[in-house]
Amino acid sequence: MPIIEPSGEQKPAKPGQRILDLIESPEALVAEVNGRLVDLSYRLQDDEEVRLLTFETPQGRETFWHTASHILAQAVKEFFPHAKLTIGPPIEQGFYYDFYLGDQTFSPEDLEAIEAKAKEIIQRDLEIVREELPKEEAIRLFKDLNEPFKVELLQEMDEDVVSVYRQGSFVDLCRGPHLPRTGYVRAFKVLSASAAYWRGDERGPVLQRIYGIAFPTEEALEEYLHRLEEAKRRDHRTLGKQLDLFSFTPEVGPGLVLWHPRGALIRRIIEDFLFQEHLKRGYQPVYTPHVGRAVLWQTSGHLDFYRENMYPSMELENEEYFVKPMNCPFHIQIYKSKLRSYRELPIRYMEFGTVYRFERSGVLHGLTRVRGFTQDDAHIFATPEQVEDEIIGVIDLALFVLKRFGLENFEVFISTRPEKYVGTPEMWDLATRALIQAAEKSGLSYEIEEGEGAFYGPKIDLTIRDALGRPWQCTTIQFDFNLPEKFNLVFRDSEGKDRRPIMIHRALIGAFERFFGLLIEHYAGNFPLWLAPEQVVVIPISEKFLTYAENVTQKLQGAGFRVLLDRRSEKMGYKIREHEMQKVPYMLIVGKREQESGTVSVRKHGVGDMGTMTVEEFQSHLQEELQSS
RNA sequence: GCUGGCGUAGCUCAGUGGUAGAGCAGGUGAUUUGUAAUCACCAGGUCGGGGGUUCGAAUCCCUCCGCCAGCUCCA
Repeated sequence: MPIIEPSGEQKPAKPGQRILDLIESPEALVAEVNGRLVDLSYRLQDDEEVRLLTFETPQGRETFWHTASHILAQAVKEFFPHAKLTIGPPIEQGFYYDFYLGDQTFSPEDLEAIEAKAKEIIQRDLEIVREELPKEEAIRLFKDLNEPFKVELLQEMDEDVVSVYRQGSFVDLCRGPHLPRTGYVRAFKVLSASAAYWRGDERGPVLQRIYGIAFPTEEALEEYLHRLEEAKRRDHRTLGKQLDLFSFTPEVGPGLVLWHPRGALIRRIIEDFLFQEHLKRGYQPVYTPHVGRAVLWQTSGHLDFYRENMYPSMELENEEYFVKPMNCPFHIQIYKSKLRSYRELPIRYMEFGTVYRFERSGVLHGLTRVRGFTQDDAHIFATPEQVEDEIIGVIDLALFVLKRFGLENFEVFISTRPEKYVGTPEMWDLATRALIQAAEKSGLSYEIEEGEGAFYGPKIDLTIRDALGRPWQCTTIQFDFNLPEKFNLVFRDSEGKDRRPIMIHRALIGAFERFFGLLIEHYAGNFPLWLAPEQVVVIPISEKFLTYAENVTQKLQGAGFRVLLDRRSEKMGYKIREHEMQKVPYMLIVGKREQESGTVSVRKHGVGDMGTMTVEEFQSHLQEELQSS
């Protein structure tokens, strides 16, 4: 029964020994014994297989951060003895701990003091001890400690025996496992504080949450903070201002985007690209209004199920109208405009449809969560037999489109039937099978989210990972068994009978606003040549070369490139700096030498001087770059 | 919506009860430039809006609006 160190070295072990006493490596944080996570202080029994886990493993990190959250809690209790403990789990990046403080909150100074105290607790290098005790005894313990939230948690547990962890005078109800000593945490930082609700319930007590991060080395913390800086540098809200892409104004209203010329141009390029690809694949463009009568939304069910997300009604000539939160009812009206034959199916209506949804003020966020946005929406009406091929087609198009933007890392989720649903189980099975089949045939690995589908149909979502590995929810393909029923959609089949078509909602990039936000951060504002609002800036060294510069500019413009001539009487270095900061892909510097030899001096953004070439050579260089992207 | 923080020139920010500031951007003029900032001058503000306290408010209090972090929500 050997123990294998993270270094690969094997150590003999006997029953009754503590894992901690057998290993030398300080990297081991926690152990997996016969598939169960245990503290390193665990005493071995017969025939147990031990795997040591380091910070490089998810379990190791979770344990590490979980212990860090206990250290945080201890620090808070030492400063604020009246603070009530609630829960403090590890999260994807770090950990948090929620405290009940009554009306009190943590000030920035409090947080600094708490962080200092936490570091002190780490210095004390306290032993962390696991203790198991009967539930009733634990309840008494936490009652004595005046920790009502812990008591509440305990009372709801089914287990007869529970565990607590002690470090110094601090004790917390916890399943564990934990690190052996507080000193294992070498780098510790309090990140932020905010409010949270007890058990996530808005009506429940308001808790104060402190977020933190911790690492086994100072270097890892530095690196993490550096990554945060990088993410901040890429923030689309900052870059949107710097690059003059879009804005919001209080006068127009929160969550309502103003696309400035440079942003609008990029959007238009994306629209054109999407439009052409959709045409190639048999989609038919349609246009529909922004408002519709109440009866439409009554029939669709939106007034019953979605009203709190809709802008309020407008009244005109005694008729109620609503601004559309979705495009589907309109596309359905077009479908219904005449009797449909099975020969026409599948019908694929596409529209860059602008919708308005009332989002609670606190959830708005830059371009990623807005109140008015334009979806690359389409609705497919198909026979049950066609459904699988249609889904495959949509996935194929989605992957093709996303790849064009350099997005190739996805997570795929298939959401299945919830408890409350419309349609028949047979329809759900057919649709869910089609989604699974299509995902498999498309070579996608996926996760099933049991019961997470909307009441009207199962769906498949793609979560995109950007260049920094952050997730974005964009693509969604969604069955709808509800609306065809509500609007009584039919097609005439080959036997002359009316049958119900299956309806599929789908959006690939989701919404232009959110996708633009994603792209800005993904590219860090350095748009590839095909998307850049200005592809080339021509910089004459002095006014003497303006005519030649105009020549060059016109030639490139004539070839279809987006070119700007910087005629200002500034020094070349000044102009270069400015256009570098505006992240223009190419600058052409022209002066005496270039004029005489009929060339341009090429400077590539982020790279620098590429030497001189003729305008024709530069053009083919651009062409090549466009082709390869 | 909730909790906390914030709101000063187009932008980034300084100013904590006593005469509203800086840098950049903008305008005008000079300069004619060789790979990331030429110089001078000028203009620019109901200090987010409203109300209050005070001899006096950017500064303190109330309220509304907006932004930020998080929670909740995300048909």
